[in-house]
Amino acid sequence: MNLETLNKEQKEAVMTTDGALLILAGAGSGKTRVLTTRIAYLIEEKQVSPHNILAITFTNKAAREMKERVSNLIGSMAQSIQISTFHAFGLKIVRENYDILGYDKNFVILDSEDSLTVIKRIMKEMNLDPKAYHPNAIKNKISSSKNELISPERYEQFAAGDFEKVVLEVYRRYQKTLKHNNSLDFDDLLVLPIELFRKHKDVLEHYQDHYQYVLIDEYQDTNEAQYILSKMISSKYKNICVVGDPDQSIYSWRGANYRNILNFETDYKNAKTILLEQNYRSTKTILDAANSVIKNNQGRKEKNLWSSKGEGDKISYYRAYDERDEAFYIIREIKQLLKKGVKEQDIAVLYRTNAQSHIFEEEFLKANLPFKIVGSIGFYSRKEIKDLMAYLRLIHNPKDNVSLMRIINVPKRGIGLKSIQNLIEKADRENISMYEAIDGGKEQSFKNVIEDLKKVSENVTLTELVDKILDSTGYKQELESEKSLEADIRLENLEEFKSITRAFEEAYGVISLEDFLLETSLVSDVEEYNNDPNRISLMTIHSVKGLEFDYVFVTGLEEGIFPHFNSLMDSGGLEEERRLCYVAITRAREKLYLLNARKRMLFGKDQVNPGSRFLSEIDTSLLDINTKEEPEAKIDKKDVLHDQDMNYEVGEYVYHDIFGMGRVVEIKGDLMSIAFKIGIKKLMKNHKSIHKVEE
DNA sequence: GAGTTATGTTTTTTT
DNA sequence: AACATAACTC
Repeated sequence: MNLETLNKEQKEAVMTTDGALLILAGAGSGKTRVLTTRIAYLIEEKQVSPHNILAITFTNKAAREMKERVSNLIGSMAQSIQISTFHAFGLKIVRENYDILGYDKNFVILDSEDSLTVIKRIMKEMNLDPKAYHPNAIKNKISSSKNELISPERYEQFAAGDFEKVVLEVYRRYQKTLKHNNSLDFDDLLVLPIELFRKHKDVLEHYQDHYQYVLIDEYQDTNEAQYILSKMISSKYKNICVVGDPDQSIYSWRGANYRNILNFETDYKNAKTILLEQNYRSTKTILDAANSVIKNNQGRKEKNLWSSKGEGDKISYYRAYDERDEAFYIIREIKQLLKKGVKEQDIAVLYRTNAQSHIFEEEFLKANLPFKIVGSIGFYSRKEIKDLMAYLRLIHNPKDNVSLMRIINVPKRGIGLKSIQNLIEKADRENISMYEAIDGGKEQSFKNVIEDLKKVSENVTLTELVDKILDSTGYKQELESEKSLEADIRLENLEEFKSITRAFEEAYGVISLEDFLLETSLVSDVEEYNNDPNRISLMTIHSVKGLEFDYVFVTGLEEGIFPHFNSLMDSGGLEEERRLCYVAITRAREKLYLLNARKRMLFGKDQVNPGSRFLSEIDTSLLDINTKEEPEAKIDKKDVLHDQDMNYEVGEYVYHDIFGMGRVVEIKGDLMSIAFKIGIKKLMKNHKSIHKVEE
């Protein structure tokens, strides 16, 4: 096997196959290459059976890519390696042990939207005011408890406050409801395997013997449950290799604890650590910018990431007038790049929040630029697709009350809240599912339709079943008669859904409803089934982790957007935003563009945001600043701290700590319009202050 | 029970 | 601005 193209550290990381190994891999240091080569090395040089290897990634996309790359190295043997996300791996274990865990074989998986629905319903049942107790907050609390392996029983021991007491009771009922519906949520996919392993040592040992070599990618983003799970699986053979970069830990809100990676050496005795510090991806300029940003984080392990590439272009910074101008600028730049022969797939536009994608979508469409939105509102979370999935799930698992309630009156069957309430009560009283509780009334005809479909499902392919559902429920007909653009899009999406089921059928031969439902339950994106490569990628920074592009536009670099408002309060949050910024910058190979807007529509209102503090952390010598000469910002006198002297006059020069030097061009009551020159040079602590200057 | 209007809320990020 | 929920008619 040829390892000559690897550098010394990479080679060592590949060849250190036994024992605990920590690979601290800086951004762009060839981490995936090392991982895939290592897997190939295990199989080809160390004669490890592909069946005995478990490789865990963080996203489906990463898993797919790793599989493909290993496949390129060793061919079809790659198919036998368990390469998946933690959640998919957990699902596999649950599927193989559902009976011990006390579930029926036909369990279904709820996505977060479904979970929220369940929680809302429980809260209603408990007469809780959703304004006093935010359903989402409760859901997050329950989810993080589960990820920290805190059961309701344990939660009870420290639930002291009012809110916590509420959470406790909702948590209890939520767990009961899920079990009763024969359904699991995402978190259960981690919690249940651990429970299983704790109670059944023999089962654990079976999996330990099965997965003798364990590799975990993005280890800095593991949460407690994932940490425990990895530890359990690998504790017999102790061949665990983890890869990560503490500076790229961006999932603390999901319970990720980057101490897991910092503690690895004390945690696993005799662990070996290898540092990958040579960056093969980015130009020196880009790397300098990334380093100068991340070094502002306290208490991090200093590392010495260096690039073998040349200086490259300067980083373009553009401060746009508003979010539309920001989009225009990007479009102009992209058109020039395309003219120069750059391929669409080598360009990415990144943003902090999904909400920002709207304007890009709109303007890219108008400008005729081919793009794809990666992640975001996934295909499977569209209403019509969720409806259809609910039909499929109910057919598969009649205990699934969540799905039943979703579709019992879709399309309209004249079944209202009252009837549903009756069903809930009856089901509760007799301890049966709502579906079973249906006996007569308008609901009966719904039940008949489902019963009929259930029979049909035994004899037809999945795609035919979908057709039959859309037909016999009247779903398709309702949309067709609507004759609106929206309905047409929904119909198109349903057609698209059928092309997915067809693709599944081609790939697997005949696919059962069960396999299909579980296969798709962890995927939010349809991406993998129709990925037209010739497109510009638009995505959040979270989704871009692990990817790289020649040309990267990082947008919305404004205080409040990036770093996000919700993180401004605590230093931990801010540091995570900074790591996010580090991730964004290090995605770029050739050229980086940084953008922000002076004015941006937020919650329906215009807001003026100062430039992001992260910008000021980059040395201006790395930047090529392009800002319109006469940008105007409206400043509300009431909103700024300023000199005692309130009497500003048109034509006066002022200094704003964010926007820098400017000239007052108009005063209307408390609103002052100020034309600023370029304003990113000096960002100061006190963000909201202006004062007069002599000129 | 369904449809319309008024009111309030949301947006951080994902499996 | 877009969306969800609540309140209000028919």
